[in-house]
Amino acid sequence: MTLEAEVESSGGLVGSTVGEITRLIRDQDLMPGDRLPSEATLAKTLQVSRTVVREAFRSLAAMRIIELATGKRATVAPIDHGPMSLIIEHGVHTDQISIQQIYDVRRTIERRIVALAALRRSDAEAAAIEAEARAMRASLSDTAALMRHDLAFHRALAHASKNPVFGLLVGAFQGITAQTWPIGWKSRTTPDAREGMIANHEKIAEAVTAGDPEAAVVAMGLHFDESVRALLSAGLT
Amino acid sequence: MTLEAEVESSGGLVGSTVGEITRLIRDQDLMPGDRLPSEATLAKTLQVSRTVVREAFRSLAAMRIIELATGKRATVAPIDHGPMSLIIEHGVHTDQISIQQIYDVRRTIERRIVALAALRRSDAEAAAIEAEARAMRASLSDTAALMRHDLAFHRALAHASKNPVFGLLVGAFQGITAQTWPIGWKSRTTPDAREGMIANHEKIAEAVTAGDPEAAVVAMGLHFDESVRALLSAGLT
DNA sequence: CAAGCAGAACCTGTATGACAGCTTAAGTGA
DNA sequence: TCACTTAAGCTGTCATACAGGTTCTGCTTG
Repeated sequence: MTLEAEVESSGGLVGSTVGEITRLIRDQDLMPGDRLPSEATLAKTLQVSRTVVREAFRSLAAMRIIELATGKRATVAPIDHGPMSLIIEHGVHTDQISIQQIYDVRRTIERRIVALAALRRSDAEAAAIEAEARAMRASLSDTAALMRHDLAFHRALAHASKNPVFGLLVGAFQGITAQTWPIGWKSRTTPDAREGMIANHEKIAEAVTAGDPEAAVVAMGLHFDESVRALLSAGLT
Repeated sequence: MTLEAEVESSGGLVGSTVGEITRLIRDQDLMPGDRLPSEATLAKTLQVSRTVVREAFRSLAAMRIIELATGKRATVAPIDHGPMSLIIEHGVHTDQISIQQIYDVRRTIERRIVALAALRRSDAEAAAIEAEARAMRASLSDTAALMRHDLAFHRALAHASKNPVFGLLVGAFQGITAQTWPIGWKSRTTPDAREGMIANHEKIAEAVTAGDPEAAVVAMGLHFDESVRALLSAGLT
């Protein structure tokens, strides 16, 4: 059975209504921002109660396939990493995924991202990446700000890769990363360790700005090696 | 604003109820299979109507964070790639993601997967991988079966990598892959091209069985190079 | 005639009540 | 003690109601 068929058949009326709505989006080639029929219209068309249509809408809204807003009609949504982030956080909190496994995947993905970024970045993107690295150094004493700039640094790289799927995945991992980042930071007890972590980011930024994918990949690899070491030394499995 | 806070605050009562329920899962350390309070109980506890609780449940069920079933209480769900698959399919159908971009990400991920699989596979897993490769050759004339075994081959590799996040991502991409696979197959018009595609899979399987990560990575890279070539020659952007 | 404004029509968010059908737990009887 | 029956609990769907936000229409005014 295909995935869609599974979703459609299971869950009864709501599930099949979800299928009908997604089919409607696809068949009519609706693009992000386009409006869907009203709940009442769909209820009449599909011969179900408004309750069922609403629950189907909620399901699609949870995956950010559509967007809901009071008074307005539902619209097709631009792709968003929010739901993926929640799914992964759930996997970690229920011990189905370990932080180390997350980092191995991130390392794999971000090494590719940084290579693409080095090849494709615009000057403005290079500047944005460097700016985040500088902001990190400037925030050495403000942990919260430091983390924010660290995350933004990686997002900026993903953006410069010009492949939105990488942006999606980086975003998907940032939810759980934000929850574990302080652990790694606390485990870097010496000024040297903390300085080195900042320096790693600067090296990555330099390589991207220089348009040197090999150097960028190496620097990103070292960055993750160091990060995993820090997390392990903090006792994370 | 954090991701969770965003989800909680937006969407009004339902959004905040989703937040309350996820907090409940986390605070009580509920594991997959554990039962949640009934809709009525939650409605009373959180001081909202059953309608709101139901819509919150639907939202969580859409992300497969919980599972719903008639008559039974909602349970915490094991992590599943279904929602991610739908999200990505939506991104492709609305022209926010191209197939080529998907393949670049898959290539990146699966080259790592195959390296891990070569290092970590059990004998049973190696046998399963080889079996799918053989099944592909046996299905040369049955396109549907051939595709099924191709997808299963890649799932088996992800499983052998012993990192569930890779399994999650491979699953997330298989929905859209299944929809575009026939395009690539049709573009392989000569028997040689089709034979070569099968042979690529066999080479990957051999390297994994031999425990040779370098050879496995190279073979997987060639497989994706060839696949992307096939898709491009079919006119896919 | 154009621009802005007011009101009507439409739409969503939430609540309540009802009932069918399924599941679980309690209790009963052998 | 165990199997069975029954009652209680739970979910799925429907209908209805209404508050409050949005959109469109048409009118008023400059």
